[in-house]
Amino acid sequence: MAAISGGKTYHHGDLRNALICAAVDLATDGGPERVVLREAARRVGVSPTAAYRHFDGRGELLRTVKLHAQCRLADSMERAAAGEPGADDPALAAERRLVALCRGYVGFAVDEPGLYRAAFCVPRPAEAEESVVGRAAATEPEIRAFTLLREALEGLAKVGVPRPEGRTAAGAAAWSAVHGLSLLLLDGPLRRLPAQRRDDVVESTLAMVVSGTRGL
Amino acid sequence: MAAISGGKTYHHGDLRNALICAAVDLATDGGPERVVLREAARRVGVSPTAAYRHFDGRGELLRTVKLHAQCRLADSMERAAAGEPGADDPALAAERRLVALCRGYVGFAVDEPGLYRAAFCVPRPAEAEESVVGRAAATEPEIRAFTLLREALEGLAKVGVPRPEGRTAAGAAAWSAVHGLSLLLLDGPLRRLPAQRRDDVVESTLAMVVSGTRGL
DNA sequence: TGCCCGATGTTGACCACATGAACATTCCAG
DNA sequence: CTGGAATGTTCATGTGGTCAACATCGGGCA
Repeated sequence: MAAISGGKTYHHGDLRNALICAAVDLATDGGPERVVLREAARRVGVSPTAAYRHFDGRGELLRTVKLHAQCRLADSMERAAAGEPGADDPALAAERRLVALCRGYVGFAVDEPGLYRAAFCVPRPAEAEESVVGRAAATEPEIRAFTLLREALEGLAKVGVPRPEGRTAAGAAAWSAVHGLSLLLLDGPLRRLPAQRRDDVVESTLAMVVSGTRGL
Repeated sequence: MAAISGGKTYHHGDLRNALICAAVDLATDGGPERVVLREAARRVGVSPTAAYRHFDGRGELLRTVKLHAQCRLADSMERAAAGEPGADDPALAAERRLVALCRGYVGFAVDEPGLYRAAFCVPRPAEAEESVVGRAAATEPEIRAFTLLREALEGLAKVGVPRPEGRTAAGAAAWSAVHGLSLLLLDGPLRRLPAQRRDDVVESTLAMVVSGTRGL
């Protein structure tokens, strides 16, 4: 139960969640590298080591933030796609959906750079392995953002556009484009692009995606 | 003059360079976050603070490594393009060159993940501004990798493929695709892809780029 | 020739973090 | 009620970045 009373008790009551929120805040303005255990604890008003009762360490806290960020990204994509008007031509509708999803993707990256970077931050050294070494590498759940793109491309496929063999590859290609574009816009050389030109670049890239995945 | 003699003297003689090499080594296996001032100094056999005689701090050391990595990336692209056979049809030749450059790009990312990540690492907080605030933001030299892609696309344009207006945008789009692909392959969900499938994805993405930038 | 200053390194110190061990406080099930 | 499991706290250690004060070297000028 969430602590309603303001009175501080020895036991926080919902520390894990509170820490996650604080960590998400940190990531939101500052990206994954600013997700610092001590700072999160400080913000929640608790000693640094308290976090270890709920997380394996900074690594796990960060991984949690990462998951959260991935969800938010997918949400943004779905929101963008939901706002898209349908079309009589199913092929056109499918194409529009794909473009809308991509726009939602890049839009999220631009609006929430910190979270976006967190969504793709790379696990620290050696902490990459979570379970037993001998076991098959834990099959991580497919990121929803990718699922959305893939399904959109399958939607196009049903209408006969891309050939089935290349569908997954087409998804990866489309994802590559929006992901790369996002990062170039955030940290890369397209960073300082004025908003006008930025939109141009985004549109060009989306055009490349729709026309370029046609033949796959 | 490089210190030939093994005898350690109080003055190193070429510390700046030695530190850069050590830092590059660190980045090479471990990425930018492992570029640690103290460790670099340790490897060179010098006290940590000695580095401050040659660099503003870790930030500048890292920035130097970043530049180095960008050069290596461009080198890889040029090497790949150089190995490409010409073609009678100039349009075909131009297209081949573009694809070769892209292959060189992704190839470098896959072969040298640490360096590749270093080439695009984002400057730390607040250290982003190097000079006076009032001055126009220092116009960074265009990254050679991008120049190569842009020129390749201009090569295609001369042959009449993309329309001139979109040329820069086309370059950005192409770059986005290879950059995103590289990162997805390195850290992202395409990380554990078997080599076979990886090549498929690369080829699909390149196909998307060449066919998708045609209309820009 | 010899000395002095500036460039280059070194020591020591401080602060922020991650993390582990040992100890304290609660809370709840039996 | 009461004792152990949960949950926090304090203390301690190790790594890294960075600064100030001090040491050393090497070359140019009197």
